[in-house]
Amino acid sequence: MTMLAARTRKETTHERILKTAVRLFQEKGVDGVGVDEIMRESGLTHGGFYAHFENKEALVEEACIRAVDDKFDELTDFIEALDDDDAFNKYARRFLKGDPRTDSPTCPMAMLGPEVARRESVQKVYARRIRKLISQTAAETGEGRAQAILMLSALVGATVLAAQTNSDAALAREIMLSVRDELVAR
Amino acid sequence: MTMLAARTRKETTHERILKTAVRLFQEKGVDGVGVDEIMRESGLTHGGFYAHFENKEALVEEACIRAVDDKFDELTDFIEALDDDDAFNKYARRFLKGDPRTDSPTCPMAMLGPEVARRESVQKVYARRIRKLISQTAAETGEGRAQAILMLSALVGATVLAAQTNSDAALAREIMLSVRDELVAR
DNA sequence: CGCGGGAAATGACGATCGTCATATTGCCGT
DNA sequence: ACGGCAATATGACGATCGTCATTTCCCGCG
Repeated sequence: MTMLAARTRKETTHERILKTAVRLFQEKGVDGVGVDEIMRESGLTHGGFYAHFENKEALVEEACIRAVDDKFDELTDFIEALDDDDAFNKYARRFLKGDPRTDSPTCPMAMLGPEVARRESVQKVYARRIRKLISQTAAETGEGRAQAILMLSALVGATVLAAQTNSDAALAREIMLSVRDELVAR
Repeated sequence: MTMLAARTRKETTHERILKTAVRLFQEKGVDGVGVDEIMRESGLTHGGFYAHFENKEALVEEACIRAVDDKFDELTDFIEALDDDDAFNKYARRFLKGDPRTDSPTCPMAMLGPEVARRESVQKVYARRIRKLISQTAAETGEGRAQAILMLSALVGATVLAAQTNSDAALAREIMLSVRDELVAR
């Protein structure tokens, strides 16, 4: 069980670094945080990094993909637990919900958008996830595919707009609420 | 007229640097491009930069604001020239249109969103511009304010989603077209 | 209980980048 | 044409950052 235990230990640390990166990249941007800060925030020192990732770019790609997978799983788990008429309202509410602690947006499509757009290999994964989100939303709401795309676009756009108007709290809040209510009212 | 001429010349260069920065920041990200590259692309050398801006951060803030002002002016000029029933269709089409050369998105709300979100002083300007865009859209479409917010959110969100699914050209295109058509059909 | 090996820590190197002091250029009025 | 001054160029310094070679630590095994 040596090898297995070792692999488990290594994977635990790998996971810890990755989770830190997912958070910090969304907060400060990919170039706004260095390897040493990521390792320090993971309770490690900078040198050990290269035992877990080939280089920083590999971590960036893995973190972008992990972020969107987490969001997708969160929404899927959530929506499957719903079966009432108000499901989409709650879905939208969940989508727009920020980090419970910081209340900052946790939607990678919004916070990592430009970074994803500059990395073709990451784009391919995002395209698959977004395709799944579209069909899931269409199925869940009973609307057509185009309407589902509109809904997702509005949710992502509202997150982006609210994040960049955060110093005008009333406006940021109005954007979130208006989009949610208009989408539910359809 | 010495002073005036001098100021004109200096302002011309300032403007050239700023325009380069607006483009490069959207393409490569704020931290993805250095002062020297901005100056080189402006036909200058790196050292002269500090005669025009206090530091790089000052340029970043000015460029973010210029980007959103340009977009706002573009849309305002465009919408004022319209008076037919199809106005909003064209409005949405214009909003979603990329750079004629590169076909990449030119919406600063989408491409600079996270950078704006990290700078409170820039956020304040964005909040004002977005407020104006909302009332303008509401007035132009004859819809309510909440509906205008939904429309703008959807346009921004579609730009973000299309940019990050660009390697799946069919999907990116479908997102753009679906949002436009759904918004027009309302 | 010590030993081996994988994981993490240390420390350093090279490149990049923001910044600025200084030198040079080129445009203006006299 | 020339002199002065603003605008730009040159070159360098310090800090930060990604990377990696080397050393140290810690865990599970014999």
